Amino acid sequence: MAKKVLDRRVERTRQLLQNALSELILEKEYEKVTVQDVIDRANVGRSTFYAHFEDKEQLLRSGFEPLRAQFEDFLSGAEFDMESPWALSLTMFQQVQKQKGGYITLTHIQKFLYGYLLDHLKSSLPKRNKNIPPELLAHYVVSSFIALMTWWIDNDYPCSAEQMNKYFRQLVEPGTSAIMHA
Amino acid sequence: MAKKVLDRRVERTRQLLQNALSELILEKEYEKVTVQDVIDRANVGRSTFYAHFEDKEQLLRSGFEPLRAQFEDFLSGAEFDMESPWALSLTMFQQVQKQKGGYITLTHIQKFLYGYLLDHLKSSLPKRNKNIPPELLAHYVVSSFIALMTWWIDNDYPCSAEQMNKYFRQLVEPGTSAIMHA
DNA sequence: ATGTTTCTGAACACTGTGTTCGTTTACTTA
DNA sequence: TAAGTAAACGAACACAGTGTTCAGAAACAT
Repeated sequence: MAKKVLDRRVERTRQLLQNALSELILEKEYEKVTVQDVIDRANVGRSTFYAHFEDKEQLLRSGFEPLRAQFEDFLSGAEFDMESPWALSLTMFQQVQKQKGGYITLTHIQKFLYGYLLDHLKSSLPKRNKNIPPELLAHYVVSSFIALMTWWIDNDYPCSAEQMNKYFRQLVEPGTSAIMHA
Repeated sequence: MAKKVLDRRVERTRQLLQNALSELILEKEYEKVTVQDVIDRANVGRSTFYAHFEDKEQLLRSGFEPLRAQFEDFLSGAEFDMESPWALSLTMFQQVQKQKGGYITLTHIQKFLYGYLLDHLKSSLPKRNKNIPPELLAHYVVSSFIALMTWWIDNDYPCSAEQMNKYFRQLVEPGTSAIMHA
């Protein structure tokens, strides 16, 4: 069994680094943020950074953890039916909105959410369909969802999570249900 | 008037560099391809590279030029009607398929096509709509298109351009027309 | 054949990465 | 609260990649 309580310093350092990265991502694109930038902003020694994370990417990934946990929670507490894709998307919109101002950024979502959603959707879709390849359908649905999420965050949450979910469903459901049962 | 005929050496060098980059992109992700990799593959001196292009990004952009020209051609020779989004997408699928094995890669499309398509679509869409923000609609349509294009190329063109366009239309049209005239 | 343009290749300064290690600081718990 | 442990610090280092410069060689147009 793993040690549950971390040293305060560890907690503190990791949070400083995550916050620093998230701040910097809002100021310039992720690719242009250097490890040097992050440790300067966080006021943390260079060697300390590398004691906690292999690289910038892993630091970013660690910040995605809370949202990933929410995602897993949702999945474990629900069986699949026709409504569940829209319930899942609503949950995602709401979780993102709830932590607005927290350290989850668009970069986190764009880099890590796709994989989780795709895996889930592929496994809950019929394996074969004469009208469209199921992997294409799954890819389309997830990409559309992330496209809407991207617009929403890029434009600084111009409407509610519920409204966004409505848009998502109105745009995507007609085409997908039509092509699946054509 | 600009000089029309370029020195053979210039033509040769630029093409070597474009081809080298496109080859390398197929072997590893664009971000991990270095200028060093490119000039080694192209057998071109370091200073020659920088005599032609400011950086890797500009070399990539130069490779997108032919597709961009096709795009502009299409636009100049057509007025807008209800069919034109699907005609445009069909043209794009066909152009990409035609140059399969050429030097336009998925990276080119993902990095440069979005902007062009979005500008075009936004200007040919009603400015106001009570059901959905027009910019969201445009963003969704373009993102979906690029999502399908991405799947198509990633999976090495598993079906025809015409078939892809059919999928695109079947998936996207029902939702968009429904939400616009609801 | 000549004058011009381009390519070459080596050198250089610079920025960023990731590691190492001896020292200092802060935390835990007995 | 003192002692022992764990973490943070920071300076140094090797390395990889960027972008520039310039003198000389090669290829080009006419």
